[in-house]
Amino acid sequence: MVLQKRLDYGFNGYQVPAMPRACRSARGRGSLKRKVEETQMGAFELLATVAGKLLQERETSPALSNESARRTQITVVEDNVKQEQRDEEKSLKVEPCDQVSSHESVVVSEFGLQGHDQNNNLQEFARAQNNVVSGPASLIVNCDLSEKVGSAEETATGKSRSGNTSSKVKGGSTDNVEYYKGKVEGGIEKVGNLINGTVPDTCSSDDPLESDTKPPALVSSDSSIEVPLLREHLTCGSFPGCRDDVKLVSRDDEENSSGCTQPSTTPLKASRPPPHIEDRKIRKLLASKYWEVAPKLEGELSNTDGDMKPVFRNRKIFYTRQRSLRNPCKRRKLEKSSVSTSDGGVSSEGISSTPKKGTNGSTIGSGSTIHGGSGASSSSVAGQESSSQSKDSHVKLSIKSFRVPELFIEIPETATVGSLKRTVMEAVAAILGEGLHVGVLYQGKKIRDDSKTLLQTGICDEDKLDGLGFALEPSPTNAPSLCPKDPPFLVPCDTPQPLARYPTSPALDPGISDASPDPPMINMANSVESDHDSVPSPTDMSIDKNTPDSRALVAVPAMSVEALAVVPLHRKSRRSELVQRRIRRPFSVTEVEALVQAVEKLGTGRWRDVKLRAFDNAKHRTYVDLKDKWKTLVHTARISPQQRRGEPVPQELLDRVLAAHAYWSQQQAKQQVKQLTETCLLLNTS
DNA sequence: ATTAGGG
DNA sequence: CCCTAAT
Repeated sequence: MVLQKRLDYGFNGYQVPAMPRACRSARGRGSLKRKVEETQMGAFELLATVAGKLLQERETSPALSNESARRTQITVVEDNVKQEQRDEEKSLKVEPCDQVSSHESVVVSEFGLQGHDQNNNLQEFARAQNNVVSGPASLIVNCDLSEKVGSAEETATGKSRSGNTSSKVKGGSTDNVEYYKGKVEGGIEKVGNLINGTVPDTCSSDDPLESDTKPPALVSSDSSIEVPLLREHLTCGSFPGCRDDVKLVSRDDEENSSGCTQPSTTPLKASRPPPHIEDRKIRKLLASKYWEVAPKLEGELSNTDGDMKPVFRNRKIFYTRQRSLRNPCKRRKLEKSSVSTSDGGVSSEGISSTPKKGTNGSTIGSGSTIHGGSGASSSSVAGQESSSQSKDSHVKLSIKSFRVPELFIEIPETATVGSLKRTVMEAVAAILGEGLHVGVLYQGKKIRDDSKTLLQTGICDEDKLDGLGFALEPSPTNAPSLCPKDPPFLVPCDTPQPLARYPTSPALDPGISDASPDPPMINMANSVESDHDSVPSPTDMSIDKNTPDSRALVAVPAMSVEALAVVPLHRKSRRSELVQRRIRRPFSVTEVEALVQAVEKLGTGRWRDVKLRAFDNAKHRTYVDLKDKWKTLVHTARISPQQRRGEPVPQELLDRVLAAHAYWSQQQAKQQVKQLTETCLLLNTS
């Protein structure tokens, strides 16, 4: 193709729905920041699972792309009808596509306004499992006053990266993020954010519904809830060693990433990269200001270990929001002119005061977006709830939303909407992927000393919480200069000062395109092993079916930027078109156990049945996967233990593998013989 | 859609 | 895990 005209879109910021996260008592230093950060990560991850995926995959391989695309989609909405849509008028929103996955770490689920009721169950379920309280709109931070500001960051970061965080975050996802695009030219229009239902907390007050909805259990502790594994009784017959009463563990994660159902809304195809993609270039800029402030509201959740009691009502709020349609708000657009400039990353100005609390639920926030008016404000707010007095003296903060830093993308006019979506997604993912960290602003000042406690900084003072704001800022630490990305994609130049981050993003890009949500999953997997099992099968089942919409993503481990950086430019082009390779998800011992059981009973060659019997709930395990796994198990069983890699499989299981394999191979042979014999007989006869 | 195998 | 051929 020849030159294509390119359209540049400047996004002032994406608003990310706040993700409520339950925080455990963190005693460490800096827990506050971290918590916030962690939460965000979760949200981001949703949006951009990609980043995480990238990280994980980058080692592995070149191909990628689809999955991520599937999971998260970006929808382009044109509000105004002008035929020539002006760029300015378009709005994009990020929405999750897949089902919910719950895994350890961070889970984000979307609450769709779309309203499939079925989702509710799922979400609730997920929440219960995760102990997350989530409101679509807000992020809640509960910290010990004694904690130091810095610790939070560390915690969050570490956790997310490692993927093991116990706490989980959920956020609304579907519509969660919406931003409107600003104009490209120097000025950038700000975008309103809205979150689907989330935002409008205003509505929150309705109690009745909410209360019903939420399960009490959720409320309780932060700690994770264990879900009973599902077991099926199998009747065995064939394989000698098999007992009928044997139970198989049923699977695990259904939600996972891989098999995603596509979002109802947008067809996958749309998201797929059109051929031209390569051409498009994206420039992302990070504006200094990141997040917008939003009024907070929500109740907080607390989950402190100690007290569970009061929480309930708050929760209800969350639920309500999900879909309550009441709010028309969902999509309003706001326009703001904000210029983004760069502040350096964080601008304090943005802080808005929140309506502080008030009574719990009622709140406010009608337009979360609202604040934005100011422009690129960095953060938003925190509301708080009473805090100090409680025994623990915890400060509860509800962060309504963060605004994503401005970014620019450039894409050919000939590009498809789907590619635009993907491009934006990638850009978002890139930003998110980079190591953002949370900056804390209080009373107009940026608090840089992470060692101070909230008490020392005054953050525990309820009356002044309004002055508390958080901002996402590029991590100074990582800023790889590389721009591995394909040339086409990034064009760094544009970026204003804020670039600091930029570097990272590029790194992401490569991966990003393909990268997708999966990564997170993977992470989990490791830890998850048990997780699989734990996944509530029964519940799941119902849930899954019912709620296609919601999906959760697991937090992605932070990626090492380095790694990203490493990723080469070259692949990108192809990958964008290629389908992303599924994330690698090693079989857990539990899964192996289930597989062995099923094969003992059903034999080899009936993978479909094996799948149904033992992995019906594990959507990411296809019969082909099971067949392949069996193949590898047989191989593993035959090699010396020293040569085995990965999570060790109990010898006992391997022995069973060999036994079953031998048995069924024999059976198969017999069958063949029999058939041949019969055939011959027939021939002879005739 | 499944199965079987090679890569 | 992916890809394919053959069912």
